Amino acid sequence: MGRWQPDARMRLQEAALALYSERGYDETTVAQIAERAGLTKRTFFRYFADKREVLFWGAQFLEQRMVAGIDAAPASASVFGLIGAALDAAAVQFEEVREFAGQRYRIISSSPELQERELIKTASLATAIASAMRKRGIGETAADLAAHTATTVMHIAYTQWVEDAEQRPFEQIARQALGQLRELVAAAE
Amino acid sequence: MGRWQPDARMRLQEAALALYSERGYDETTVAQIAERAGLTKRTFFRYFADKREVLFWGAQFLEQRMVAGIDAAPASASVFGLIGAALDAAAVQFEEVREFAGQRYRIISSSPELQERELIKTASLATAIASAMRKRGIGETAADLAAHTATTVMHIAYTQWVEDAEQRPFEQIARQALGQLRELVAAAE
DNA sequence: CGAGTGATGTCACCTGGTGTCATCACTCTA
DNA sequence: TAGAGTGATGACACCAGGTGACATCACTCG
Repeated sequence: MGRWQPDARMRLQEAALALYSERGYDETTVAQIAERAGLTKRTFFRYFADKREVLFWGAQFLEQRMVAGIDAAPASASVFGLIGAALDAAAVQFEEVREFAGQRYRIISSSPELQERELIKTASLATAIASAMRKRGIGETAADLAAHTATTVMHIAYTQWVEDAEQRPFEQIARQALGQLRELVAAAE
Repeated sequence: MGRWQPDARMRLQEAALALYSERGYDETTVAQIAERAGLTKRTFFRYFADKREVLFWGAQFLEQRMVAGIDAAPASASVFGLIGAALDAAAVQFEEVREFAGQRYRIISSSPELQERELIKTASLATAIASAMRKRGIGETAADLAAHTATTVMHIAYTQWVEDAEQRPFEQIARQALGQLRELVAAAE
């Protein structure tokens, strides 16, 4: 056991999630979060760069997994197949945190500021995916397009997933969306 | 002639663009922008919701044009064709402001905060496009996918356009990117 | 001429975020 | 075992973004 209460970061995350849910993101001050976690405002900012970032711890794991999914795909896989591999990897991550996904989703949906942060995380994810695709010899523009397509489908599927009445698995919803995109583009006159 | 110096909004925009370029976004305070425009900080915030928004005046026109482009497309147009129509409309807007495009692009590229704002503007644009597509009877998910595809291609083409050594028109670059996406998806095994 | 009116200024205030130094509980070494 | 680190935290002052409330002032209109 350490000299201080351990898990300061996790306590701050839990306090933030609770307060953002209870009284709203805008109405919650960092000082309140810190107090609930038994710490001070200054310490909050030692763990998280800003008031938003506390909700996005974990984005790094998603990125790692999706990139790993692409790296692990068979050499014969098409670009479209790589998008599918990345989405399958995302599915694993999402199912693991399904418990908090809804609450977190509602908080983010309620605040433009948080949506901005989510979007830039997604963009950075797309950059990482594009880089993984280029490593497999895919051209610059094609890699960018494929990466953005992957995150777009992921996002659309995620939205449907957290609100899905039938609680279908993410993987199934994502595969369906991807199939729809394929038809849509193939149907070009 | 009015009682006050007219064009307060435009003066604030010019002052902001100049200062952000000269000394950087983070190093510029709102008070400095206001002073350069002959106004006060309080007045700045009467015209723009925050320090970032001053760079995004005009996003509304782009949205209007792209939606109008979709509305004006022939009834026979495929979903993919509608994406092309929206991109053509964007091309008109971009060529009109080519003069400032590079400067603005460099400022935004230099600041994560501004990139976040750009991303949410793009997302809201995608929402408007999706809505225009649904008005033509296209299904929910297909409309979302098509709208995001349109803004993704627009963004990728825009990036290439502002840095294009040959100064090719936006329309040409966008059409090329769209063609590449088509091939990429068609080549799925 | 006097009552609006609308854009601006003034001022006080809150909160997010940061730099700096103190503190304090524990570890390690002589 | 004393005393020198060390690393997480607290305390405090400060700046800038952002807002509410009220004053001002130039002009318009009846």
